Amino acid sequence: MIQRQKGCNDIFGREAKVWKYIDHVIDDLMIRYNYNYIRTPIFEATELFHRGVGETTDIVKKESYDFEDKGGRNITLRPEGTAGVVRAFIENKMYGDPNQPVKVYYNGTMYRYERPQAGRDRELTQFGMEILGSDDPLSDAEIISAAVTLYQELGLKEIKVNLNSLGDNESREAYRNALIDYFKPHIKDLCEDCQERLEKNPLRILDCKVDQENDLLKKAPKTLDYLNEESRDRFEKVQEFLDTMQIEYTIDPNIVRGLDYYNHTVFEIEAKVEGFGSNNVLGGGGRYNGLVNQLDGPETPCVGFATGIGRLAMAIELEKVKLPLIESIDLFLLYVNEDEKKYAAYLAQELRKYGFIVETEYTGRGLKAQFKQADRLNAKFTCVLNSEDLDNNEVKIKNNQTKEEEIISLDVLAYYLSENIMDEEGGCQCGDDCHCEETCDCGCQEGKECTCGDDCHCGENCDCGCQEGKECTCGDDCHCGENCDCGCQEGKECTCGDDCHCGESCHCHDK
RNA sequence: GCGCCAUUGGUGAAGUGGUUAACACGCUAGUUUGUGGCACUAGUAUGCAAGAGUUCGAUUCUCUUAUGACGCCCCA
Repeated sequence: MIQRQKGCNDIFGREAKVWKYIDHVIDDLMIRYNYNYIRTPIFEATELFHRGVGETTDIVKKESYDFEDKGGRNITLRPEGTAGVVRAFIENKMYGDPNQPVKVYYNGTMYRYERPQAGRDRELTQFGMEILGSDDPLSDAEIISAAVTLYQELGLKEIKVNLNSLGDNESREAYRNALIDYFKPHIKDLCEDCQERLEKNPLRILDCKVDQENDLLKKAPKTLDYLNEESRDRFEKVQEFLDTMQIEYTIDPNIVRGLDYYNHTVFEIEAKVEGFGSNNVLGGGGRYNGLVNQLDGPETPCVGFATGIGRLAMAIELEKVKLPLIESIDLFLLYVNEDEKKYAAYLAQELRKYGFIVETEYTGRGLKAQFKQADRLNAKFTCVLNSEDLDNNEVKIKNNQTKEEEIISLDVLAYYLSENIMDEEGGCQCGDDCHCEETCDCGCQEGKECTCGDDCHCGENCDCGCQEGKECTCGDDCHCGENCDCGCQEGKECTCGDDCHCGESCHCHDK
């Protein structure tokens, strides 16, 4: 069997719906902030990243996907989005557009040759936004506010913005030297990694996990003390704008972004989500005033932000945010014989044109199994197409929630559906596409309130203890409780994982 | 680049150096139910990640590789 490549993922099923939803929220947000979508190539000349990101960084030396194409060109799969956007900005002379600053966003895959671990894959999808051509502290604040708003609109509660300023090049250099001078006499007190960091990247020492409790670190010089007046002034302005926008943040002098091109404002946004592993930073960004010029464009101040969609999706799922995903269909058409099947094909086509979500049978299931399938798909209505009825230009339609059946004329089927489905969603105030209960008070379909008795199959949102919750059916020997389907048996050690709750009501622990 | 643990069916998984690899879920068919959800019956891996080795014999032991999970380094 051919397997997918290491550190790559197939996104499908529910996860894909979540990703699509995130994309939708992003697009909507970006319209309101007036950023235009930009789509740049996934591969670029290797030189772009070498010059843009820095020749000596690990990113370029070890972690990039470099290859030579058949024409002998040196190609690199993009490890991040900013370099490509800046290249496009320069190449298409966007700096000449009277409409300044240029505000763009991207959403696509990035590649880094790394050992996968929690929240880190070789292929990752990032959303990012950039403002090119403004040095105004308001643009820094806008980027941060948009990022925070995105997380909020996705339903994440515990969001923390860590903010810092590296200052301009002068301040940055002064600080770097101060750090080296400070740590050098005490080099023996630092961990091995930090001893190496001292020359290579002294700022990262502040971030060290091993030495975190070391007094040396706590008393180390802070970036902010080394900002020159201009840099300090602009940092304060950024904060003022954030305050005005009511964006909460904390100053964290230890935020040091990895790339050389950052100066002035830098920030990271983390989500406090249980089970997120060691990489809990959702996204980050900052100002990069030197990059455009460094890549042969005109001196252009820029600020940007990027966040990983994968981590975002994971955070949303871990937080159990309720999303307005479409998880039901309007109608399932059942049939038995060939004539009825043809009619199903015809009806499905017609009703889909009207905008209904219609499904029918394709695998030769019997009638009983077709009903099951309709339930699996959460069909709101079912139609058993019956030759006799069809000859009379009639169809039997069943409301799959109320179980009420009606025989209606085929001519009014579409009308009937729209009337009845609209009735359910009649109270919705949040716009046409919403089927949710959480984001509005309309009590519409997705919430699927259970009103039924013993035979209910309505699933997660229901407390009736019915089938979906996977009631234990494993028989006499098992006592592992209602929510467990681990198949464990009394007298044997339970080996099931975190999702199983059999520990409490189950006797599986007696070996 | 380094470390640690893992890899059994569509799913959760049990298990052993030796005839037909538990159990449960799911799925399919059938019986019954006025056309589904309940119940019952039957079916559902030529196979235990791949390759090599040890052995009379390996899914079970050893090695290599691949992948997954987590951590280190590093971080976009």
